[in-house]
Amino acid sequence: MTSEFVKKCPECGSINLFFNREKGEVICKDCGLVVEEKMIDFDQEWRDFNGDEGESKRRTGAPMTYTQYDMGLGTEVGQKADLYKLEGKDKNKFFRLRKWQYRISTAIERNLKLALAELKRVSSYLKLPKVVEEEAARIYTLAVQRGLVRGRSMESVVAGSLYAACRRHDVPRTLDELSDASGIEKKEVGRTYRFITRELGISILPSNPADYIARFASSLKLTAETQSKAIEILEMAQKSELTSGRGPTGIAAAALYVSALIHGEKRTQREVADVAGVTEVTIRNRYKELLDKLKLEKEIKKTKKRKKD
DNA sequence: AAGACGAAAGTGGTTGA
DNA sequence: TCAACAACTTTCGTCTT
Repeated sequence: MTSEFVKKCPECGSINLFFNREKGEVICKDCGLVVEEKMIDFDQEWRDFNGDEGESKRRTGAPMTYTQYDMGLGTEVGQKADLYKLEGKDKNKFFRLRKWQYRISTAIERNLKLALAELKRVSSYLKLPKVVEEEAARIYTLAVQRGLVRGRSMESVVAGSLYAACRRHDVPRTLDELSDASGIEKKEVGRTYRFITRELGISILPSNPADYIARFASSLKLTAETQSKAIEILEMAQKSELTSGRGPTGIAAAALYVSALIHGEKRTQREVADVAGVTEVTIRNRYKELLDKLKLEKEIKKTKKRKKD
C-alpha cells in the first residue's frame, strides 16, 4: 500500500534502521544506506489537505507525500525556483494551495507544537528511549497531515502514536501504562492506535510475550536465572501453540510465575498480576495450561523438596 | 489469615453472515 | 449492521498452606 514506513533496508534487508531527526533521514545502521530522506522536518509547518477538493492532491496513501514536499509546498510556498517549473493550470493550483497553506499552517503548527510537547511529557514519564519518541513524533505528524486528529483529542492521538511506536520498536508498554501516563482511557488509546495504524498502513507484528519478561521480572526483583527460565518456558509454550490468540501479557506473567516457583523465588499470583496488568484469574488459566502441556510439575516438586532439606 | 483455586456472570472487541 | 464468539475481568465461595 504505502511505502512511507520502510521496515527493511532495501539494500541489505536489515531492520536496523536509524532515524535522524535533524536531517530527516532514515539510515540503515548496517550498510549505511540512506533509506529515506527529506521525510519530515519537525520544525516546519505542514499544510492540511482538508480544503482541497475534486482532483486535489489529497493524500490517500499513495507515496506522493515527499514528492509534494519537494515541490516546495511546505512552509515556504512560493520560491521562485519552483515557479519556473509550473505553467497554466499548475500555476493556478500552486497559488490555490499556497493560499490554503498560508491559512491553515498556523493552526497546524500550533497543534504540532502542543502535541509534541505532550508527547515528550508522556514519553519521559514512561522512560521511553529516544528512538521510540522520535518514531512516535513521526507517526503523529503523519496523522496530523492526514487529518486523522479531527474528531479525536490530540492527547489520544499522541498516546496512540506512542503506543504504536513502542510496538514497532519492541519495547512494549501495556495499554494500561499508556493510559496511565497520558490520562486517556485505555479503550480510547487502543481505538486510536488501531485507527491510525490502519490509516497510515503501519504494520505491526503481534507483540511477543518475551519482550515483557525483562521489565516484569525487574519489577518483581527476580533473578536473571528466573528470567531466562521464563523465556525458555515461553519458547516451549509457543511450540505447543499455547500463545496464539492470548494476551501476551498474561502469558508472560504466567511464565514468570512458574519460573519463579521453579527457582524457589515464589511470588504471589497477586504480585505478578499487578505488575503485568492482568488479573490473577488470567494468570491461573495460563499457568494451568502451561502445567498441562509442558510437564513442569516435576520441576516445581523438585524445588519444593529441596526446600525441605 | 493469606493465598490459591475455580465457577459464573459481565465486558469490550472481533468476525462473519 | 447485528449476532455469535473468544479472551479477559470481576466477584465470590471454597480449599490449602
